Amino acid sequence: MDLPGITPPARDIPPEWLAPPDLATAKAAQLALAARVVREDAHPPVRWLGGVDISNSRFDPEGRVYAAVVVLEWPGLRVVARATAEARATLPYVPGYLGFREVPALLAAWERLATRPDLVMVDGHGIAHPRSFGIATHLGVVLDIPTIGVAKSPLVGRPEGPVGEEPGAEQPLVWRGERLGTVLRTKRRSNPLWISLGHRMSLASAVAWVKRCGTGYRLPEPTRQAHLAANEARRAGLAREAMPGQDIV
DNA sequence: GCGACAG
DNA sequence: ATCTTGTCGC
Repeated sequence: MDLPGITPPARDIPPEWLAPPDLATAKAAQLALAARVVREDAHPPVRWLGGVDISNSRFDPEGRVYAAVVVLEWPGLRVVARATAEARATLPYVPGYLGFREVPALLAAWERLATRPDLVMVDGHGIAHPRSFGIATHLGVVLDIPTIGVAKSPLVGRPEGPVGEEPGAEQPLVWRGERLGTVLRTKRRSNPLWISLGHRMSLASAVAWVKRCGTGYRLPEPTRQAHLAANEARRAGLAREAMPGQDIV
C-alpha cells in the first residue's frame, strides 16, 4: 500500500467531472452525470467489500485532504487491504458539492489499491441529494462501480415517521414526495444513519449490506475502518512534516 | 426574502 | 471534518 503514484488510471476521467472552475459548472456536471446513475443491482457477487472516508486537518490553509480506501473480506469483515493518499482540496466545503472536494483524493487512493472491492460503502449520501448526486453517487459514476451512501446526518428530506429505538428500526427517507433512501437505526441510543443507493445498486440491497456489516458500532465496518485509516493517514502526514528527516513509515 | 445545509 | 479526558447516563 501507499506505492508511488505511478499506477495507470483505472479509467480516463474528464477533468470537469472532478475539478469544475466554479459552482455553476459543478452543478451542470452533477445534473449531467446524474443521468448515468444505475439504481438497480448491477454488480458481481460480493467477495470484497470496500469502505472509503476522508480526514481533514483542523485549520490547514493548504487544504490538505487525506483519503483512505479499505477492503474487507466477505464474509468475515476482516481488513485485507488499505490504501491512502493526500491531496489538496480545490474547493471549500459547500453542502451539495462534497464530491468535488473529496473524490479526487479518493481516486488517488483507489489507484494505489492492489485488490479492488466489488462494492464500496461511502461516508456521505448517494442519491439522497438535491440533484441526486451525493458523494457516493459521484464516486460510483466516475469509477462506474457499485456504491452505497452511508451518511451520519440529513442533507435533504426527512424520515416518514419516528425511527424506532431498536437496532434495525427504519423509516423511508422522503423528500418532495419522493423516496430517496432509508433512515436506519444501527445502534441503541445512537442517531440513525441515512442510507441511499450510490450507483449500480438497489436501495433494498444497500440497506441489506449496511445491516450485514454491523459489528456493534454505529457505523458499518467498512466505513468505520475507512474512518480509522483516514485519521491515521492524516496524523502520519502531519508527523512527517513536524519531524523532517525522521522518515516515519 | 429567509432558513437549511453530507463532510 | 476537527479540537479532546473524563464523565454522566442508560
